[in-house]
Order: sequence, then C-alpha cells, then structure tokens
Amino acid sequence: MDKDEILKALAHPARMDILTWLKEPEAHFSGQEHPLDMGVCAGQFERCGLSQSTVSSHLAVLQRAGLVTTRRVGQWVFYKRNEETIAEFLKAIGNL
Amino acid sequence: MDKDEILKALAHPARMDILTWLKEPEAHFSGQEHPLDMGVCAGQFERCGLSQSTVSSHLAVLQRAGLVTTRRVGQWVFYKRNEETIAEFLKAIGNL
DNA sequence: TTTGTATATCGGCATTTATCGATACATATA
DNA sequence: TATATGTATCGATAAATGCCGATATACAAA
Repeated sequence: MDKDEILKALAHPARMDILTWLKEPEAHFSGQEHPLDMGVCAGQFERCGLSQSTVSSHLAVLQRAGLVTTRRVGQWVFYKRNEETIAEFLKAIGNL
Repeated sequence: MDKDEILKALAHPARMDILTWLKEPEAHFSGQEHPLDMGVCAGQFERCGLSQSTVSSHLAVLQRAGLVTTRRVGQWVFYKRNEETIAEFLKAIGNL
C-alpha cells in the first residue's frame, strides 16, 4: 500500500469518479451486458467524456495504485474496487 | 472545502510531510525560537531539503487548499493546521 | 484465416508541476 | 535611513501529466 501513489491516483476528478461509480455498480452500470458481479467493463467508463485511450490510461493508474483489480474475460476486462487496499489507505489517511 | 484541490495538495510527499509535522509541533520543532502555539515558522520547513522558494511554494499550495492557516508576526509567518477543514475532508473521503 | 470488437500502448503535443536562483517585499534593528 | 532577516514572487528550465488519434494486441466469431 503506497500512500503517496494512492494520493496521486486520487488527485484527478475522472479517477475519483471512476472509483465512486464502482462503489455502486448497480446504480451506475445497470445497462451492462455482462453480470455486474464480474466487475465493470472498461469501456463503460468512457462515459466520463474522455477518449478510450485516456480512460484506459486512468484505469491503469488506479490499478498500479492498487485501488482496483482487473479480470480479463474473453475480449473484455472487468474492473472492481480493491476494498482491502482502499480500507487500508483510509485507515492510514484517517489520522492525517 | 474543495476535495479535489485538497487531494492535489496532498499528492506530494513534501506537503504531506509538512502537514504531518504540524500535527505534533513539539515533537518536530522544539528548537524554534518562538512559542509553538503561535504556529511553526515558515523557515522551519526547509528541513525537507528543498530550497526556500520551493518550500514557500508548497506552503502556498497547502494554504490555498485550506489545509493550513497563516499568521504574520513581525518578519515571520507562522503556520498551523486548519483542523476544521482537515476534519471535513477526512469525513468526505471517509466514504471513498 | 479473416474480420470484428475490446483494450492497451505508442507518438506527439499542450498544460501543469516542481525546482532553483535571483529579486522584490515586509519588517525589525542599528 | 541604511542594513539585515524572513518570506513571497519572478523567470527559466526540466519533468510529469493529461489528452488525443493511430496502431498494436488479445480474443471471439464467421
């Protein structure tokens, strides 16, 4: 758990949005073709208004920081929050 | 309380260090000439290894984000944590 | 094998950030 | 007033970040 890397990852509104959306997949990605318990398909996040390549890059930042996990299924990559790391981070930042 | 601005402010190790040091002034700035309840003198933070101008810039970022308050006394400027804003931020980030 | 779809990576560009030394500004003191 | 000290701002430069379109890669299906 690299706190500095996590803070840098959170310091962008699009990435914060993605993490927040992922907290309630049913509320934000109900239209997804695949079952939501597999995670949320990368392409779904293009709703933030950025290009596919930019979104992919933001997702990579979140993953490198350990804030999300990914799972490839066929041609798709599904994203989920990594609640363990997030909880660990929150505990650490809690006594800021 | 601008959460995004605060996250950006926190996303630099030197600024995190400064905020952390300010949490326990007695532990980190006991050598200061002035009483610590006035705050910590700007120059004290040069111990992070950066130049005076760079440190001043980092302090300005923290202040703009509302994370610290300043008070000029004579030729010195004293810094204190802004616990209200920090608490508000922690509450907001708490349900990340 | 060819085509189509989803995602990642690459190259390029613009913007932002970090950093420093030099200088300006504020205040205290001689 | 002149000088010294602490802090902020300026100008320059390098590095990092964000963004896009184009291309590459992974996989599925025809």
